[in-house]
Amino acid sequence: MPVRLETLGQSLDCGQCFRWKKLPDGSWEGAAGPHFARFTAKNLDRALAGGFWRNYFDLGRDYDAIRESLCALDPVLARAARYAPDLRILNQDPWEALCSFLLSQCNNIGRIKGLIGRLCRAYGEDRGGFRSFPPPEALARLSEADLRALGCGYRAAYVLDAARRVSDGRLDFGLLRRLPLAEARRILMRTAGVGPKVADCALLYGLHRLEAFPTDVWMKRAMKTLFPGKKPEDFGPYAGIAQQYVFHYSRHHPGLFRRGTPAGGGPKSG
DNA sequence: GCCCAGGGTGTTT
DNA sequence: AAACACCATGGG
Repeated sequence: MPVRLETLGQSLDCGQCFRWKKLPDGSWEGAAGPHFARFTAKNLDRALAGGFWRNYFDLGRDYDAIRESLCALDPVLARAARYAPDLRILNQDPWEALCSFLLSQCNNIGRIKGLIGRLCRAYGEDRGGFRSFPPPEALARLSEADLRALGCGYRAAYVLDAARRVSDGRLDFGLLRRLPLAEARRILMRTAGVGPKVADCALLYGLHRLEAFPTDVWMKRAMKTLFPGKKPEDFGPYAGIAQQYVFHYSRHHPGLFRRGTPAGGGPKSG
């Protein structure tokens, strides 16, 4: 199935990344790592034909087959998967993913987007008209107060420690890629502020370990309400993709959990 | 003012 | 092992 501009938001606005914005004309503008792009109906096919963006959107993988195999596992999962059939797990930069999800804790998606935007504007590298995500070296030389001034709050110390570990080699993503999932997860969790959820986000979104299953407050509610008695392992080697279908579906159907729409919790973009 | 947000850490039962 | 306080910040 070809990628379409109309459904690009299923991947770019489903909670796995924080730097994309849908413009009034339906195009998408944003960045990943050091790369900037604006996708329009006119340039989308050419932009995704090869190189960086083809890999970013994981276009070499057969999501139709994976989705159908997940649909066969559970009827509720099938409903969530068919709600966003064009959703794909992006190949994000591991440092950007780890840093972003350190900032995500006890925070809402709207604020996370704003915070990361300020972080990029303040400390990203100028790539001609926009700023990249700050490389770990750029944050490693800051003080905690610098990051608190942006609104990071208590997460400032976590980001600073992670930046220093990555830039001096104590945390090596190249190594983590080659280790078994459980071992890579344990190593990630040695960094301050990285618990099970943030580690799973780094593994799924940053290292593309598709069996990793991040469980946040939404997923806890969803598992209890929609999949009673089921565990992440029951979703198989593509549990991470199943998780993303369910997270996205849950955010678009907050009434399923008999709560008022939480502050900033809705899927509205901004 | 109160509750919530893609949590984690440290302490107390 | 589970419950709890605490950690900043801003939107509803």
